Amino acid sequence: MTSAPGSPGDVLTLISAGSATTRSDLARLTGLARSTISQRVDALIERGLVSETGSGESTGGRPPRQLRLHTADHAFAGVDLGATHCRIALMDISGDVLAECEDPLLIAEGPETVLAHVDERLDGLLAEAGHPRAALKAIGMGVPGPVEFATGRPNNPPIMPGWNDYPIPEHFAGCAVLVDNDVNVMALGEHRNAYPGADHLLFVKIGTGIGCGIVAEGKLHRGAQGSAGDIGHIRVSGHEEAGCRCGNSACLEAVAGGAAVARRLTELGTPAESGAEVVALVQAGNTQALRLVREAGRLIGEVLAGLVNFFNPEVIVIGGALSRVHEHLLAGIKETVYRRSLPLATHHLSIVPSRTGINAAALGAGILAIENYLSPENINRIVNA
Amino acid sequence: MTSAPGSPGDVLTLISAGSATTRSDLARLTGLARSTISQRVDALIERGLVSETGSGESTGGRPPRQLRLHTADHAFAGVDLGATHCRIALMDISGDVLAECEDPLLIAEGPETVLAHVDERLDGLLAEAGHPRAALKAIGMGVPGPVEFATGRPNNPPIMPGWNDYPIPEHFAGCAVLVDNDVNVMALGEHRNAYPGADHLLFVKIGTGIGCGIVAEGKLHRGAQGSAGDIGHIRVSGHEEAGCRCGNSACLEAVAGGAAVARRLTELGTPAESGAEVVALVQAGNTQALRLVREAGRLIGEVLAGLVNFFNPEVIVIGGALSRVHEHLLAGIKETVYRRSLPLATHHLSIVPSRTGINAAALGAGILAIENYLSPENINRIVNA
DNA sequence: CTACTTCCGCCGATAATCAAACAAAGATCT
DNA sequence: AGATCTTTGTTTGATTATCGGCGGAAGTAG
Repeated sequence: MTSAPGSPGDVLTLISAGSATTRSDLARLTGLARSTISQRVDALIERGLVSETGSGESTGGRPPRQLRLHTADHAFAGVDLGATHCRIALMDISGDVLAECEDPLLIAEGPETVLAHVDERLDGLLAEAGHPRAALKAIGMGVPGPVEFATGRPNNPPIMPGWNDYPIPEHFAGCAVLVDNDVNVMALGEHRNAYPGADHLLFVKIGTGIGCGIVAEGKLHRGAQGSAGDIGHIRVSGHEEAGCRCGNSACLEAVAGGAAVARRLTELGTPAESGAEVVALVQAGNTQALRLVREAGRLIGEVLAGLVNFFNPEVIVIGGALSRVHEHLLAGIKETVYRRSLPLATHHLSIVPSRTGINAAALGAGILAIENYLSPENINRIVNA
Repeated sequence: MTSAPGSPGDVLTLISAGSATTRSDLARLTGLARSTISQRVDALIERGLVSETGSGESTGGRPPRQLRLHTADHAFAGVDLGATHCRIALMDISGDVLAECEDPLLIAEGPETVLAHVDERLDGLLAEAGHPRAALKAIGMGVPGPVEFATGRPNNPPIMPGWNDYPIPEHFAGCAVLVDNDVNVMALGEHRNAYPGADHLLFVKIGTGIGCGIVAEGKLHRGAQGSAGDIGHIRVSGHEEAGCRCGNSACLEAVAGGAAVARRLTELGTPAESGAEVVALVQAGNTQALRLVREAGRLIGEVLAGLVNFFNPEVIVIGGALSRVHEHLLAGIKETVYRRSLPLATHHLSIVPSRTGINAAALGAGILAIENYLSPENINRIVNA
């Protein structure tokens, strides 16, 4: 055959995606002979990548043996490094969480300190899950700043002093390390877990700052310099007075980020220090906080309306700290987007709160690691070794 | 081998892209044995897809025989339908223009009339180039409105009365027809002709309206509903008074499009009816027109600055009627983009005028047709037939 | 003119894939 | 319950694709 989509890696991809759970499925989907598929599957089983899990339902004949990813013997880590925290999820190859942990950790302490902490926690989680260190096949990591994805080096990150150009993967020997911006891994996690069928998705994180992860054709769009999605410094109209830390004025982040809302609330007589405190006030029923959050939603919506026209996504997911009061935030966002975007683009557009919640980044980072390990090229390499 | 990138279609893709011009090149690039490559190339030659064109330079031994796409026996058409014109380029398989034509033609006359006209012109061009009708393998078409690309049906196009949901491909029997938005095909043409190495490119067309074609990872991004790139209705700050035909106000198109500039110029006492007249005034040295064009550039730049932060392109190409005075337009655009976008995103960003000029759309449409024909799947189908 | 290099086609050996026969395991019919 | 049917999975010999080496072709370098 010519464009045969049937290498061992492709077979495993189909199993992994859930598109095929039996040998017959695989034969049908790939167009290869049943015997060839059996041989491929045997190779994958021998390598410990696939296992048989009993029989399925008969459809009138012999019941097929079910195939699944072999969850033992492999472990993957998703690491979420924030400005002040570190969350790690240890996952098996199918993406289920085996163990997780969360600590306060200042990223400003620099790469050596922080990564040593991560390493220690990884050992703990592996022990907890009963895996030897060698079982850890890949690590995904989300960091709060721009990263050159190909090399895993932070690229002039504003809030990660000491990390610029630091080669993070070299800190972990013997296992692949994928480093990306935190919003990107959140977008990936949300897409894979909640909207796997959507071709184009935006994940908007509204915390202290505002960022956006872009999934185009099912893959992360990182842009030419890996800085795509940095929507926090897009200009919004009518707020020329708001100065931003980036040096410009009227940036989205400077008028609708968690810090900005807290500041405006303070100016109006209700003291608030951070986005978290704003959330608490809203949850306590403070109408002024509520009004400001809704107004922030409108401003974010103004920017998103433009991006909807430009990018035409299928789903926009709202996440981050402020999304914990998403009813009010979403109301403002939707109101503006549906008013300012073109009908063709909004007709099938969903704007929804994040489903993966607080662990979005760690889970997404783990998925990044798993998908890298399960890529056809890597699997073919393993099987042929 | 396992993930063998070496089907006949892939081999042809390498030849077509200019990545390989000899059998040795192909063997090196694909990793296949020289004998296998020879066999593949023979099959392609036999099918009339590739031809040998003399010997190349020797590097110390026998000189390699050069391989090229076989330009005879195949013809492709790129059709550019505008509101009031029809341009067609007849191209060979390598993208060279064999014949072209241009007529005034009102798209509002409806699909039957317009497509009959196209068909007639196609016969004329084929005759001019000495090709039988059967040589026409595929037609690419750019139209001034949104299109459902998969089916070639216009999707509620505002300025194409009678075309909504009309199945354009069915009008041309026996040959593949690819229909897309005009800005998309312009972006494709500019990318392939002038910036083939750029991963991410935006083509901004500034005419009566304003639109944008998006190339992401070398491929057109059309969005969920095929409406991506519709940036003409993104809001710009400080122009709430400007009403737009879309029903909103302060749309980019309503303040910086060719029609808008002409209107403002008229208000200032210099009568102008269209973008073309504005261009003429600028070229004649009218300082008021010049100032307004530059101001339009600033407004466009404001929107583009946001898109640069979001999408992080490598190249932004400015085309369309108003770009004929691109010095002034570009000055305004660059000024604002470099001021309002993040340094990381602008560091390696080029903002340049279109190189393909008036024929951008027809050429891009032809490339769309050729690439569809040269897709590995299609070539494998042909070779295995 | 003679070595040396590179390119290319031929050909037997090797490896991948297939199709068909066969065995297994359950459903269905009588 | 037993025979038959249906679907799954394995085995096997045949077919096909690919490889790697050999030799001729067509140049360069000394």
